Amino acid sequence: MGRGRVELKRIENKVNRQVTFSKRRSGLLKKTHELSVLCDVQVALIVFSDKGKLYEYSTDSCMEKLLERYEGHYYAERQLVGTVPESQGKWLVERNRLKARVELLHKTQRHYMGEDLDSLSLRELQNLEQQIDTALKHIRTKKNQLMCESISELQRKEKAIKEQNAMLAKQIKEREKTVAQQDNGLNTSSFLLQHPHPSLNIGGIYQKEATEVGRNGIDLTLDLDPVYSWHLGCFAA
Amino acid sequence: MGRGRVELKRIENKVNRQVTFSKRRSGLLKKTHELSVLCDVQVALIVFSDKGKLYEYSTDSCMEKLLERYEGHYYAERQLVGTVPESQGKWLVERNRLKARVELLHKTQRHYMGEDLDSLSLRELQNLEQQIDTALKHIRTKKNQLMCESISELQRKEKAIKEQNAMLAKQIKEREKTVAQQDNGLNTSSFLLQHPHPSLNIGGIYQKEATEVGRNGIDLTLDLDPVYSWHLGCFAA
DNA sequence: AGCTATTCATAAGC
DNA sequence: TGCTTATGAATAGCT
Repeated sequence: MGRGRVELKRIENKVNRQVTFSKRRSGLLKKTHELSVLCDVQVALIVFSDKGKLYEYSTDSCMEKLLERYEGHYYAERQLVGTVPESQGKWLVERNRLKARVELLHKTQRHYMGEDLDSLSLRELQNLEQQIDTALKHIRTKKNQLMCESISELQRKEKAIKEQNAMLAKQIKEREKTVAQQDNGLNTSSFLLQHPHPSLNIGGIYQKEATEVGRNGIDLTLDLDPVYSWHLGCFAA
Repeated sequence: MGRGRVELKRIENKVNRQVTFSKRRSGLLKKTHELSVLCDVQVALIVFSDKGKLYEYSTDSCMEKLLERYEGHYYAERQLVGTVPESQGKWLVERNRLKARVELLHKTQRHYMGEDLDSLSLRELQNLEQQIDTALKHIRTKKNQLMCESISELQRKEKAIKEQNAMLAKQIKEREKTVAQQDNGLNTSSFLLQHPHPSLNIGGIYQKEATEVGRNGIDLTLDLDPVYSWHLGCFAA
Protein backbone atom coordinates (compact mmCIF):
# COMPACT_ATOMS: atom_id res chain seq x y z
CA MET A 1 0.00 0.00 0.00
CA GLY A 2 1.26 3.38 -0.66
CA ARG A 3 3.39 4.26 -3.58
CA GLY A 4 5.60 1.37 -4.41
CA ARG A 5 6.02 -1.74 -2.38
CA VAL A 6 8.22 -2.03 0.62
CA GLU A 7 10.88 -4.58 1.32
CA LEU A 8 10.42 -6.38 4.58
CA LYS A 9 13.55 -5.11 6.25
CA ARG A 10 14.48 -2.40 8.67
CA ILE A 11 13.98 1.06 7.21
CA GLU A 12 17.39 2.63 7.48
CA ASN A 13 16.37 6.25 7.10
CA LYS A 14 15.63 7.34 10.61
CA VAL A 15 12.98 9.92 9.84
CA ASN A 16 11.24 7.62 7.45
CA ARG A 17 11.32 4.84 9.99
CA GLN A 18 9.82 7.07 12.63
CA VAL A 19 7.04 8.22 10.33
CA THR A 20 6.27 4.70 9.21
CA PHE A 21 6.29 3.59 12.80
CA SER A 22 3.77 6.21 13.73
CA LYS A 23 1.46 5.39 10.85
CA ARG A 24 1.65 1.65 11.02
CA ARG A 25 1.43 1.61 14.77
CA SER A 26 -1.90 3.37 14.73
CA GLY A 27 -3.04 1.11 11.90
CA LEU A 28 -2.05 -1.93 13.89
CA LEU A 29 -3.78 -0.73 17.02
CA LYS A 30 -6.91 -0.14 15.01
CA LYS A 31 -6.83 -3.57 13.43
CA THR A 32 -6.15 -5.16 16.77
CA HIS A 33 -9.17 -3.48 18.21
CA GLU A 34 -11.26 -4.51 15.21
CA LEU A 35 -10.28 -8.14 15.57
CA SER A 36 -11.12 -8.04 19.22
CA VAL A 37 -14.57 -6.54 18.67
CA LEU A 38 -15.62 -8.22 15.45
CA CYS A 39 -14.59 -11.69 16.49
CA ASP A 40 -15.19 -11.26 20.17
CA VAL A 41 -11.78 -12.53 21.21
CA GLN A 42 -9.23 -11.40 23.76
CA VAL A 43 -6.27 -9.62 22.25
CA ALA A 44 -3.24 -7.88 23.67
CA LEU A 45 -0.75 -5.80 21.76
CA ILE A 46 2.40 -4.34 23.23
CA VAL A 47 4.78 -2.12 21.32
CA PHE A 48 8.00 -0.63 22.55
CA SER A 49 9.24 2.21 20.42
CA ASP A 50 12.85 2.79 19.59
CA LYS A 51 13.14 5.08 22.54
CA GLY A 52 11.51 2.75 24.97
CA LYS A 53 8.14 4.39 24.83
CA LEU A 54 5.27 2.01 25.38
CA TYR A 55 2.13 1.64 23.31
CA GLU A 56 -0.43 -0.96 24.14
CA TYR A 57 -3.86 -2.28 23.43
CA SER A 58 -5.79 -4.90 25.25
CA THR A 59 -9.33 -6.11 25.11
CA ASP A 60 -11.36 -4.46 27.86
CA SER A 61 -8.23 -2.53 28.79
CA CYS A 62 -7.29 -5.28 31.11
CA MET A 63 -3.78 -6.18 30.18
CA GLU A 64 -2.90 -7.75 33.49
CA LYS A 65 -5.67 -10.29 33.29
CA LEU A 66 -4.72 -11.15 29.78
CA LEU A 67 -1.06 -11.54 30.60
CA GLU A 68 -1.92 -13.72 33.54
CA ARG A 69 -3.95 -15.85 31.22
CA TYR A 70 -1.04 -15.96 28.82
CA GLU A 71 1.42 -16.95 31.51
CA GLY A 72 -1.05 -19.54 32.59
CA HIS A 73 -0.84 -21.08 29.15
CA TYR A 74 2.86 -20.66 29.10
CA TYR A 75 3.42 -22.41 32.39
CA ALA A 76 0.81 -25.02 31.61
CA GLU A 77 2.95 -26.09 28.70
CA ARG A 78 6.08 -25.81 30.76
CA GLN A 79 4.69 -28.07 33.38
CA LEU A 80 4.60 -30.87 30.87
CA VAL A 81 8.35 -30.62 30.73
CA GLY A 82 8.52 -31.24 34.43
CA THR A 83 8.97 -27.93 36.21
CA VAL A 84 6.29 -27.86 38.85
CA PRO A 85 6.36 -24.54 40.66
CA GLU A 86 4.64 -24.58 44.04
CA SER A 87 2.42 -21.80 45.28
CA GLN A 88 5.20 -19.54 46.39
CA GLY A 89 7.72 -21.36 44.28
CA LYS A 90 6.33 -19.62 41.26
CA TRP A 91 7.29 -16.30 42.75
CA LEU A 92 10.70 -17.54 43.70
CA VAL A 93 11.37 -18.82 40.23
CA GLU A 94 10.35 -15.55 38.70
CA ARG A 95 12.35 -13.56 41.17
CA ASN A 96 15.45 -15.59 40.52
CA ARG A 97 14.96 -15.24 36.82
CA LEU A 98 14.68 -11.49 37.21
CA LYS A 99 17.68 -11.32 39.47
CA ALA A 100 19.71 -13.29 37.00
CA ARG A 101 18.60 -10.92 34.30
CA VAL A 102 19.56 -7.85 36.30
CA GLU A 103 22.87 -9.47 37.07
CA LEU A 104 23.52 -10.15 33.43
CA LEU A 105 22.63 -6.65 32.37
CA HIS A 106 24.84 -5.34 35.12
CA LYS A 107 27.73 -7.39 33.93
CA THR A 108 27.28 -6.34 30.33
CA GLN A 109 27.08 -2.76 31.43
CA ARG A 110 30.35 -3.09 33.31
CA HIS A 111 31.92 -4.30 30.10
CA TYR A 112 30.56 -1.29 28.28
CA MET A 113 32.17 0.83 30.95
CA GLY A 114 35.50 -0.83 30.35
CA GLU A 115 35.47 -2.70 33.65
CA ASP A 116 35.80 -6.35 34.49
CA LEU A 117 37.51 -7.08 31.22
CA ASP A 118 39.50 -10.02 32.50
CA SER A 119 36.60 -12.34 31.90
CA LEU A 120 36.61 -11.62 28.19
CA SER A 121 38.48 -13.42 25.47
CA LEU A 122 40.45 -11.60 22.85
CA ARG A 123 37.71 -12.19 20.34
CA GLU A 124 35.10 -10.78 22.69
CA LEU A 125 37.28 -7.81 23.42
CA GLN A 126 37.60 -7.09 19.75
CA ASN A 127 33.84 -7.24 19.28
CA LEU A 128 33.32 -4.99 22.28
CA GLU A 129 35.89 -2.56 20.99
CA GLN A 130 34.23 -2.34 17.64
CA GLN A 131 30.78 -1.90 19.11
CA ILE A 132 31.91 0.81 21.49
CA ASP A 133 33.86 2.52 18.78
CA THR A 134 30.72 2.68 16.69
CA ALA A 135 28.74 3.94 19.66
CA LEU A 136 31.32 6.62 20.30
CA LYS A 137 31.07 7.76 16.70
CA HIS A 138 27.30 8.03 17.01
CA ILE A 139 27.58 9.94 20.24
CA ARG A 140 30.12 12.36 18.83
CA THR A 141 28.06 12.89 15.74
CA LYS A 142 25.06 13.66 17.87
CA LYS A 143 27.06 15.95 20.11
CA ASN A 144 28.49 17.83 17.18
CA GLN A 145 25.05 18.17 15.72
CA LEU A 146 23.72 19.68 18.92
CA MET A 147 26.68 22.01 19.17
CA CYS A 148 26.34 23.11 15.60
CA GLU A 149 22.71 23.87 16.21
CA SER A 150 23.59 25.89 19.28
CA ILE A 151 26.19 27.81 17.37
CA SER A 152 23.95 28.55 14.43
CA GLU A 153 21.34 29.75 16.83
CA LEU A 154 23.83 31.98 18.59
CA GLN A 155 25.10 33.40 15.34
CA ARG A 156 21.59 34.13 14.24
CA LYS A 157 20.88 35.88 17.48
CA GLU A 158 24.13 37.77 17.37
CA LYS A 159 23.22 39.07 13.98
CA ALA A 160 19.74 40.05 15.05
CA ILE A 161 21.07 41.80 18.11
CA LYS A 162 23.69 43.66 16.17
CA GLU A 163 21.04 44.91 13.84
CA GLN A 164 18.90 45.92 16.73
CA ASN A 165 21.89 47.60 18.26
CA ALA A 166 22.58 49.54 15.13
CA MET A 167 18.96 50.57 14.88
CA LEU A 168 18.89 51.76 18.46
CA ALA A 169 22.10 53.69 17.96
CA LYS A 170 20.55 55.30 14.95
CA GLN A 171 17.41 56.21 16.86
CA ILE A 172 19.47 57.75 19.61
CA LYS A 173 21.44 59.80 17.18
CA GLU A 174 18.26 61.05 15.58
CA ARG A 175 16.70 61.79 18.91
CA GLU A 176 19.76 63.63 20.11
CA LYS A 177 19.66 65.57 16.94
CA THR A 178 15.99 66.47 17.48
CA VAL A 179 16.57 67.34 21.08
CA ALA A 180 19.54 69.40 20.15
CA GLN A 181 17.40 71.24 17.65
CA GLN A 182 14.46 71.70 20.08
CA ASP A 183 16.45 72.63 23.15
CA ASN A 184 18.95 74.57 21.24
CA GLY A 185 21.47 75.97 23.67
CA LEU A 186 20.57 73.65 26.65
CA ASN A 187 22.78 70.69 27.47
CA THR A 188 21.38 67.12 26.97
CA SER A 189 22.02 65.60 30.40
CA SER A 190 18.35 65.42 31.29
CA PHE A 191 17.68 63.06 28.40
CA LEU A 192 20.55 60.78 29.25
CA LEU A 193 19.37 60.43 32.81
CA GLN A 194 15.90 59.37 31.81
CA HIS A 195 17.08 56.68 29.43
CA PRO A 196 19.66 54.06 30.48
CA HIS A 197 22.47 53.49 28.07
CA PRO A 198 21.15 51.36 25.21
CA SER A 199 23.95 48.80 25.33
CA LEU A 200 22.88 47.67 28.81
CA ASN A 201 19.42 47.00 27.54
CA ILE A 202 20.79 44.94 24.67
CA GLY A 203 22.92 42.89 26.99
CA GLY A 204 19.85 42.04 29.00
CA ILE A 205 17.95 40.79 26.00
CA TYR A 206 20.82 38.73 24.78
CA GLN A 207 21.37 37.02 28.05
CA LYS A 208 17.79 35.88 28.30
CA GLU A 209 17.70 34.45 24.82
CA ALA A 210 21.00 32.69 25.17
CA THR A 211 19.91 30.94 28.32
CA GLU A 212 16.89 29.71 26.52
CA VAL A 213 19.03 28.17 23.81
CA GLY A 214 21.31 26.68 26.42
CA ARG A 215 18.57 24.60 28.00
CA ASN A 216 19.95 21.49 26.48
CA GLY A 217 23.05 21.49 28.58
CA ILE A 218 25.78 24.01 28.14
CA ASP A 219 25.99 27.23 29.97
CA LEU A 220 25.70 29.59 27.11
CA THR A 221 25.67 32.72 29.14
CA LEU A 222 27.09 36.12 28.58
CA ASP A 223 29.32 37.68 25.99
CA LEU A 224 29.58 36.52 22.46
CA ASP A 225 33.30 36.29 22.03
CA PRO A 226 33.95 33.76 24.78
CA VAL A 227 31.37 31.50 23.20
CA TYR A 228 33.19 31.44 19.93
CA SER A 229 36.50 30.63 21.52
CA TRP A 230 34.80 27.90 23.53
CA HIS A 231 33.47 26.07 20.55
CA LEU A 232 36.87 26.06 18.96
CA GLY A 233 38.14 24.21 21.98
CA CYS A 234 35.41 21.59 22.09
CA PHE A 235 34.76 20.81 18.51
CA ALA A 236 37.69 18.63 17.63
CA ALA A 237 36.22 15.86 19.78
CA MET B 1 -11.89 -3.86 2.53
CA GLY B 2 -13.68 -6.58 0.84
CA ARG B 3 -17.08 -6.14 -0.57
CA GLY B 4 -18.91 -3.58 1.46
CA ARG B 5 -17.84 -1.99 4.67
CA VAL B 6 -18.13 -3.65 8.02
CA GLU B 7 -19.69 -2.31 11.15
CA LEU B 8 -17.44 -2.37 14.16
CA LYS B 9 -19.42 -4.75 16.27
CA ARG B 10 -19.40 -8.40 17.10
CA ILE B 11 -20.24 -10.56 14.09
CA GLU B 12 -23.25 -12.51 15.19
CA ASN B 13 -23.12 -15.28 12.59
CA LYS B 14 -20.87 -17.83 14.16
CA VAL B 15 -19.39 -19.27 11.00
CA ASN B 16 -18.81 -15.87 9.59
CA ARG B 17 -17.16 -14.77 12.77
CA GLN B 18 -14.86 -17.77 12.74
CA VAL B 19 -13.89 -17.17 9.13
CA THR B 20 -13.26 -13.52 9.72
CA PHE B 21 -11.25 -14.37 12.81
CA SER B 22 -9.04 -16.69 10.85
CA LYS B 23 -8.45 -14.21 8.07
CA ARG B 24 -7.97 -11.15 10.17
CA ARG B 25 -5.82 -12.95 12.67
CA SER B 26 -3.30 -13.91 10.03
CA GLY B 27 -3.45 -10.42 8.62
CA LEU B 28 -2.82 -8.95 12.04
CA LEU B 29 0.08 -11.27 12.71
CA LYS B 30 1.57 -10.30 9.40
CA LYS B 31 1.22 -6.60 10.07
CA THR B 32 2.62 -7.01 13.53
CA HIS B 33 5.66 -8.70 12.14
CA GLU B 34 6.04 -6.01 9.50
CA LEU B 35 5.92 -3.25 12.08
CA SER B 36 8.53 -5.01 14.14
CA VAL B 37 10.90 -5.51 11.24
CA LEU B 38 10.38 -2.30 9.30
CA CYS B 39 10.59 -0.01 12.30
CA ASP B 40 12.98 -2.10 14.33
CA VAL B 41 10.80 -2.07 17.42
CA GLN B 42 9.80 -4.68 19.94
CA VAL B 43 6.26 -5.91 19.53
CA ALA B 44 4.19 -8.56 21.21
CA LEU B 45 0.78 -9.74 20.13
CA ILE B 46 -1.33 -12.21 22.05
CA VAL B 47 -4.65 -13.53 20.83
CA PHE B 48 -6.96 -15.90 22.63
CA SER B 49 -9.56 -17.41 20.36
CA ASP B 50 -13.14 -17.99 21.34
CA LYS B 51 -12.23 -21.49 22.39
CA GLY B 52 -9.20 -20.50 24.39
CA LYS B 53 -6.68 -21.34 21.73
CA LEU B 54 -3.60 -19.15 21.88
CA TYR B 55 -1.98 -17.34 18.99
CA GLU B 56 1.00 -15.13 19.57
CA TYR B 57 3.73 -13.13 17.95
CA SER B 58 6.71 -11.47 19.51
CA THR B 59 9.81 -9.84 18.18
CA ASP B 60 12.70 -12.29 18.26
CA SER B 61 10.25 -14.90 19.50
CA CYS B 62 11.07 -13.88 23.01
CA MET B 63 7.76 -13.14 24.61
CA GLU B 64 8.99 -13.54 28.16
CA LYS B 65 11.63 -10.88 27.83
CA LEU B 66 9.16 -8.55 26.27
CA LEU B 67 6.55 -9.11 28.92
CA GLU B 68 9.12 -8.51 31.60
CA ARG B 69 9.99 -5.29 29.94
CA TYR B 70 6.35 -4.41 29.79
CA GLU B 71 5.81 -5.08 33.43
CA GLY B 72 8.91 -3.07 34.19
CA HIS B 73 7.34 -0.08 32.51
CA TYR B 74 4.02 -0.69 34.02
CA TYR B 75 5.28 -0.85 37.56
CA ALA B 76 7.91 1.81 37.20
CA GLU B 77 5.07 4.22 36.52
CA ARG B 78 2.77 2.66 39.07
CA GLN B 79 5.27 3.07 41.85
CA LEU B 80 5.29 6.78 41.35
CA VAL B 81 1.57 6.87 41.89
CA GLY B 82 1.95 4.96 45.11
CA THR B 83 -0.24 1.91 44.61
CA VAL B 84 0.76 -0.64 47.23
CA PRO B 85 -0.82 -4.02 46.58
CA GLU B 86 -1.61 -6.00 49.72
CA SER B 87 -1.95 -9.78 49.97
CA GLN B 88 1.22 -11.05 48.32
CA GLY B 89 2.59 -7.54 48.57
CA LYS B 90 6.06 -8.43 49.68
CA TRP B 91 6.74 -10.52 46.62
CA LEU B 92 5.03 -8.16 44.29
CA VAL B 93 6.96 -5.18 45.53
CA GLU B 94 10.26 -6.91 45.09
CA ARG B 95 9.31 -8.22 41.69
CA ASN B 96 8.19 -4.84 40.51
CA ARG B 97 11.33 -3.24 41.74
CA LEU B 98 13.35 -5.79 39.84
CA LYS B 99 11.35 -5.29 36.70
CA ALA B 100 11.71 -1.56 36.85
CA ARG B 101 15.41 -2.10 37.33
CA VAL B 102 15.60 -4.28 34.26
CA GLU B 103 13.87 -1.65 32.18
CA LEU B 104 16.19 1.05 33.43
CA LEU B 105 19.29 -1.00 32.69
CA HIS B 106 17.87 -1.66 29.27
CA LYS B 107 17.64 2.01 28.57
CA THR B 108 21.09 2.81 29.88
CA GLN B 109 22.54 0.04 27.83
CA ARG B 110 21.05 1.48 24.69
CA HIS B 111 22.86 4.69 25.42
CA TYR B 112 26.11 2.83 25.80
CA MET B 113 25.46 1.32 22.42
CA GLY B 114 25.05 4.75 20.89
CA GLU B 115 21.31 4.38 20.37
CA ASP B 116 18.40 6.47 21.48
CA LEU B 117 20.60 9.53 21.88
CA ASP B 118 17.85 12.00 21.14
CA SER B 119 16.68 11.82 24.70
CA LEU B 120 19.99 13.09 26.02
CA SER B 121 21.05 16.66 26.61
CA LEU B 122 24.35 17.99 25.38
CA ARG B 123 25.76 17.80 28.88
CA GLU B 124 24.71 14.17 29.19
CA LEU B 125 26.14 13.40 25.79
CA GLN B 126 29.46 14.86 26.84
CA ASN B 127 29.52 12.78 29.99
CA LEU B 128 28.60 9.69 28.03
CA GLU B 129 31.27 10.41 25.48
CA GLN B 130 33.92 10.79 28.12
CA GLN B 131 32.89 7.64 29.90
CA ILE B 132 32.84 5.60 26.73
CA ASP B 133 36.11 7.06 25.60
CA THR B 134 37.67 5.95 28.85
CA ALA B 135 36.11 2.54 28.50
CA LEU B 136 37.46 2.22 24.99
CA LYS B 137 40.94 3.04 26.23
CA HIS B 138 40.70 0.35 28.88
CA ILE B 139 39.44 -2.16 26.39
CA ARG B 140 42.22 -1.41 23.95
CA THR B 141 44.80 -1.61 26.67
CA LYS B 142 43.46 -4.98 27.70
CA LYS B 143 43.36 -6.16 24.12
CA ASN B 144 46.91 -5.06 23.52
CA GLN B 145 47.99 -6.81 26.64
CA LEU B 146 46.37 -10.05 25.51
CA MET B 147 47.92 -9.71 22.09
CA CYS B 148 51.33 -9.06 23.54
CA GLU B 149 50.99 -12.14 25.66
CA SER B 150 50.01 -14.16 22.62
CA ILE B 151 53.02 -12.88 20.80
CA SER B 152 55.43 -13.55 23.61
CA GLU B 153 54.02 -17.01 23.86
CA LEU B 154 54.47 -17.54 20.18
CA GLN B 155 58.00 -16.28 20.31
CA ARG B 156 58.76 -18.62 23.17
CA LYS B 157 57.31 -21.50 21.26
CA GLU B 158 59.12 -20.54 18.12
CA LYS B 159 62.36 -20.60 19.99
CA ALA B 160 61.61 -23.96 21.56
CA ILE B 161 60.62 -25.43 18.26
CA LYS B 162 63.67 -24.11 16.53
CA GLU B 163 65.80 -25.75 19.17
CA GLN B 164 63.89 -28.95 18.78
CA ASN B 165 64.30 -28.63 15.08
CA ALA B 166 68.05 -28.20 15.38
CA MET B 167 68.25 -31.15 17.70
CA LEU B 168 66.30 -33.36 15.36
CA ALA B 169 68.44 -32.30 12.47
CA LYS B 170 71.47 -33.14 14.50
CA GLN B 171 70.07 -36.56 15.41
CA ILE B 172 69.32 -37.28 11.81
CA LYS B 173 72.77 -36.38 10.75
CA GLU B 174 74.23 -38.62 13.40
CA ARG B 175 71.95 -41.43 12.49
CA GLU B 176 72.76 -41.08 8.82
CA LYS B 177 76.35 -41.15 9.75
CA THR B 178 75.88 -44.32 11.80
CA VAL B 179 73.87 -45.96 9.08
CA ALA B 180 76.38 -44.99 6.51
CA GLN B 181 79.07 -46.58 8.63
CA GLN B 182 77.05 -49.77 9.28
CA ASP B 183 75.66 -50.29 5.78
CA ASN B 184 78.75 -49.15 4.13
CA GLY B 185 78.36 -49.33 0.38
CA LEU B 186 74.49 -49.48 0.29
CA ASN B 187 72.48 -46.42 -0.67
CA THR B 188 70.27 -44.71 1.98
CA SER B 189 66.96 -44.62 0.17
CA SER B 190 65.36 -47.27 2.41
CA PHE B 191 65.86 -45.10 5.46
CA LEU B 192 64.46 -42.04 3.83
CA LEU B 193 61.33 -43.89 2.80
CA GLN B 194 60.65 -45.17 6.30
CA HIS B 195 60.96 -41.77 7.94
CA PRO B 196 59.12 -38.78 6.64
CA HIS B 197 61.13 -35.65 6.24
CA PRO B 198 61.74 -34.13 9.67
CA SER B 199 60.65 -30.65 8.71
CA LEU B 200 57.14 -31.93 8.07
CA ASN B 201 56.99 -33.32 11.56
CA ILE B 202 58.10 -30.03 13.02
CA GLY B 203 55.55 -28.18 11.04
CA GLY B 204 52.89 -30.43 12.49
CA ILE B 205 53.89 -29.76 16.06
CA TYR B 206 54.02 -26.05 15.52
CA GLN B 207 50.61 -25.90 13.99
CA LYS B 208 49.02 -27.68 16.91
CA GLU B 209 50.55 -25.45 19.52
CA ALA B 210 49.71 -22.29 17.68
CA THR B 211 46.07 -23.26 17.45
CA GLU B 212 46.01 -23.79 21.16
CA VAL B 213 47.32 -20.30 21.79
CA GLY B 214 44.82 -18.93 19.31
CA ARG B 215 41.83 -20.18 21.28
CA ASN B 216 41.05 -16.74 22.50
CA GLY B 217 40.23 -15.40 19.14
CA ILE B 218 42.65 -14.93 16.33
CA ASP B 219 43.61 -17.55 13.86
CA LEU B 220 47.23 -17.93 14.71
CA THR B 221 47.94 -20.71 12.31
CA LEU B 222 50.93 -21.49 10.20
CA ASP B 223 54.21 -19.79 9.57
CA LEU B 224 55.89 -17.54 12.00
CA ASP B 225 56.78 -14.67 9.79
CA PRO B 226 53.22 -13.80 8.78
CA VAL B 227 52.37 -13.55 12.47
CA TYR B 228 54.93 -10.89 13.01
CA SER B 229 53.84 -8.85 10.09
CA TRP B 230 50.24 -9.29 11.20
CA HIS B 231 50.69 -7.86 14.64
CA LEU B 232 52.34 -4.82 13.18
CA GLY B 233 49.16 -4.20 11.29
CA CYS B 234 46.76 -4.69 14.15
CA PHE B 235 48.51 -3.22 17.09
CA ALA B 236 47.96 0.41 16.48
CA ALA B 237 44.28 -0.07 17.26
C1' DA C 1 0.30 17.07 9.91
C1' DG C 2 -2.52 16.51 5.14
C1' DC C 3 -2.69 14.55 0.18
C1' DT C 4 -2.84 11.05 -3.53
C1' DA C 5 -1.38 7.03 -6.10
C1' DT C 6 -0.80 2.53 -5.13
C1' DT C 7 -0.64 -1.67 -3.01
C1' DC C 8 -2.93 -4.65 0.26
C1' DA C 9 -6.31 -6.86 3.11
C1' DT C 10 -10.29 -8.92 3.06
C1' DA C 11 -15.77 -9.75 2.59
C1' DA C 12 -18.37 -12.52 -0.30
C1' DG C 13 -19.00 -16.31 -2.73
C1' DC C 14 -17.82 -21.01 -3.96
C1' DT D 1 -9.69 -24.14 5.09
C1' DG D 2 -8.44 -22.55 0.09
C1' DC D 3 -9.12 -19.83 -3.98
C1' DT D 4 -10.94 -15.88 -6.61
C1' DT D 5 -12.50 -11.30 -7.15
C1' DA D 6 -14.46 -6.83 -6.20
C1' DT D 7 -13.94 -3.27 -3.05
C1' DG D 8 -12.42 -0.25 0.35
C1' DA D 9 -8.45 0.42 3.72
C1' DA D 10 -3.91 1.27 4.69
C1' DT D 11 -0.12 3.65 3.69
C1' DA D 12 4.65 5.23 1.07
C1' DG D 13 6.32 9.13 -0.73
C1' DC D 14 5.63 14.00 -0.90
C1' DT D 15 4.69 18.49 0.58
